[in-house]
Amino acid sequence: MTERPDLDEIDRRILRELQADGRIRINELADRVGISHPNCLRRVRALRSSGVIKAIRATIDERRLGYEVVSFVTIQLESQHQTALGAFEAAIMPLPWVQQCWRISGDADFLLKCVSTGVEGMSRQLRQFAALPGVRAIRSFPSLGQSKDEPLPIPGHGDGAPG
Amino acid sequence: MTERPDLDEIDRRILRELQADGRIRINELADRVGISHPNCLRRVRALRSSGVIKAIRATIDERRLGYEVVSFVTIQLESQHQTALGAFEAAIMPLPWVQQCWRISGDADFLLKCVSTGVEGMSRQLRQFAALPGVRAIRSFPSLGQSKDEPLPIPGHGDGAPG
DNA sequence: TGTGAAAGAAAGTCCAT
DNA sequence: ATGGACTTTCTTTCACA
Repeated sequence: MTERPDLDEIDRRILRELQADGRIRINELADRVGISHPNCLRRVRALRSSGVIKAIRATIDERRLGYEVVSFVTIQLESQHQTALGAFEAAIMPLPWVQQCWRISGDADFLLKCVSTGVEGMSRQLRQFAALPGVRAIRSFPSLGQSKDEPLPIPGHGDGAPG
Repeated sequence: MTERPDLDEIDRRILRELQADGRIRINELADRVGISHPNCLRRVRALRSSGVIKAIRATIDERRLGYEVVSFVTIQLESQHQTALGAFEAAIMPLPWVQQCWRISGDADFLLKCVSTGVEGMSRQLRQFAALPGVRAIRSFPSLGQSKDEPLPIPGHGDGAPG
């Protein structure tokens, strides 16, 4: 929320560690990045309150919770006006099985990540999308599994230039 | 990794809390879910080592790190044989700007989430994908922002049935 | 900023149930 | 599998350099 203009190398190291293990102890973290504990604590707090760190959360195995199907869905609306886009977002907001919604450009207006307990659930969801006002086209991409999930590359050591 | 067949209501509460705040203290967590600290600690460890909790990590604001563009890319290969799919996955594995890769079915074989410092970087990435062997079709969906990002719905109180 | 100290809180261990 | 008591270890703040 607050502004935090420039991150130095220490901050970037902190971010790397926190992406690898969000529950790392402040002491351990301070040792790894090479600063004192109090300073490290201050920096972590600043990074969190400034919004550079959006959140620290557990990610859960969908299947172990009974969600057998993860699917991606692109949605194209009939109109790309703010009101139509906003109305769609408002409509999917209360649906708990829509985990993520991204506004995109290209052949569609939204990309959604959905979870369901089975294929019946998935097709029910697609019908529900189709019933929303202003929806022109729906494309569904059931996931067969995730083959890569890496933290954000953080420039500054040997992480490879981002391009 | 180890098997952990059934989660009880306490476990589900723990998962909810840990999705909301991955750095919550064991004591606080124990209070919230209504069990003792040692028991809570045991459960959290079990959930982590059994793989129900895949990870606890910080998520970082891409823009604050200089990534102005987040884009989704679908890739269709010429062949859907294991060898071709595996080769593609191996090829994108070392690319740090490919943050996620999902195997999908539908009009494409893979859905990628990519980050770059600007539109030039993005088009460079697309050219790089096009140069990979066996790539038939590429579709790019530059993101205009994320409008929803919610934790996995965990059944068991008023979270709404997942369908 | 780093250092060291010191209070307070939490984590981790063991045991009885 | 659980909660209680205990010991050890962290977190957090502060004064000082």
